Amino acid sequence: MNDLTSIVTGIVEDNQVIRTIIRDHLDAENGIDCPLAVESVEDLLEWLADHPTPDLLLMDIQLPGMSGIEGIQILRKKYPDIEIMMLTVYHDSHKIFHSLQAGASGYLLKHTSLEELTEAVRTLAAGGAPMSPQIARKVISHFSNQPKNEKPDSNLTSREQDIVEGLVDGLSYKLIADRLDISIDTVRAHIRNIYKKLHVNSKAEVIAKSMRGEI
Amino acid sequence: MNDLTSIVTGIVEDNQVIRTIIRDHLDAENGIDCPLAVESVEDLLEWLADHPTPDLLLMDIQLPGMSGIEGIQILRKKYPDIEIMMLTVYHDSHKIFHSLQAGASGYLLKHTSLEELTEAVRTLAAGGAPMSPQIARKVISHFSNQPKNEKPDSNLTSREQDIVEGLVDGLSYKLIADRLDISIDTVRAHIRNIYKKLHVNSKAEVIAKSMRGEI
DNA sequence: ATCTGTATCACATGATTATGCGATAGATTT
DNA sequence: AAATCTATCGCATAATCATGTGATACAGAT
Repeated sequence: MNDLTSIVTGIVEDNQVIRTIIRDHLDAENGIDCPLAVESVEDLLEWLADHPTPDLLLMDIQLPGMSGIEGIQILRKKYPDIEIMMLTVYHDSHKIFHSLQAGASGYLLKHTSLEELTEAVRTLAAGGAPMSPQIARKVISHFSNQPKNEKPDSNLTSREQDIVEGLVDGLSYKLIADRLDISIDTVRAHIRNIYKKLHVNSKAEVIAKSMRGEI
Repeated sequence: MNDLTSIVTGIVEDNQVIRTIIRDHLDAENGIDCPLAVESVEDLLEWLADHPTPDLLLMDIQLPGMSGIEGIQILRKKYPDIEIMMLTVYHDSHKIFHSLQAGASGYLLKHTSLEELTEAVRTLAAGGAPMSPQIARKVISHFSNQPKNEKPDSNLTSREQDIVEGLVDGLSYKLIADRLDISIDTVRAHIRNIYKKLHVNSKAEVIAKSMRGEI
């Protein structure tokens, strides 16, 4: 974020009316600036070349010239810090899936109200992923079909695996204790047992083993 | 849905206080019934055996006996029409993914307000997938295999990479110093720089990052 | 009925790690 | 020539970790 008070956004949308309405609305909003409103990815790249990089972009999929999805891929490489939110009429799984895979962090439908849009901008800036529940449902359903990765039988109990997860997430004993709502001494006790079972004697080894899929 | 006016829900949660609060709140809500509130998957299955099937279930992950995730898998087979929403303290990716893969359609954190919970129940009953934006973000980032195919772009010097190798091998500072034939204080100095460059502050995070291919 | 494993907690101590504030010296860039 | 980056080293201190030696409680297995 460019400063502590303003989220700098941009919009890429070929419909001039929609573009202007959204831009004006965001610009009027407290803590949101929208200095960028263009009708194509090409224009966007030109603009980015000699302006400060915005925090996030609203982008249509269907655009004159390069498509929004192609645009995402280019942006991810050249400006990896820009958050991208799709704002489109398409609600089919393929478009959603490709957008997210390309690197979009949010997906809204155009019938979203301006208030919800503002909310989504703030959510995205805060590290969330704005999505309507219907979109979320489609995303999730893709998930459940995915092949499940088999786990090589670990002799670890499920509680011990909770601990290992905490370690892999880089947490201290204290934070693991907080997460699991147990005392730090209990965490120690579990870790001692884990070390015995895995024949290691440091967090580092457990993490490495775990990430190699050996747990 | 059992009739046109009421969403029939159930809750599986081992903490009696939380269970009762949520159950009472939902039950008091217009258009929502919550006749089912048990503390384990085992009790749930027993209840389901001689009661009408509810529309949706709120379920904890950490439960006495069978875990919530195991519970989902069983429910999906025996009662495929029940929508399942996880309600848990865990916000780590593993738990989220396993839940969704097992067949949950929503994932909320326990700090969610009762109002939001009610809203989520309605959303789920309407075919949506309730998820907090932070959870959504994790789901989405799992989707995007963007960071994989790109160059890791390690800003680390080759000496710093030597150090990282040592860390990944589970070595202590002392052993890394021995291996590289430098003093332990030099190891410290390098590690300090590595932490700055990677924006982390523990061995554990460096190892995890490295093994994820992000270095 | 006893044993074994799991999960929980406590106290203690030495080892290791994280971090701050230095410093020197060569190589590269500007 | 000055500035920057890299690699090296030192000292100090607080936090975290590894480990030992306990204990209680419950559940399942023998």
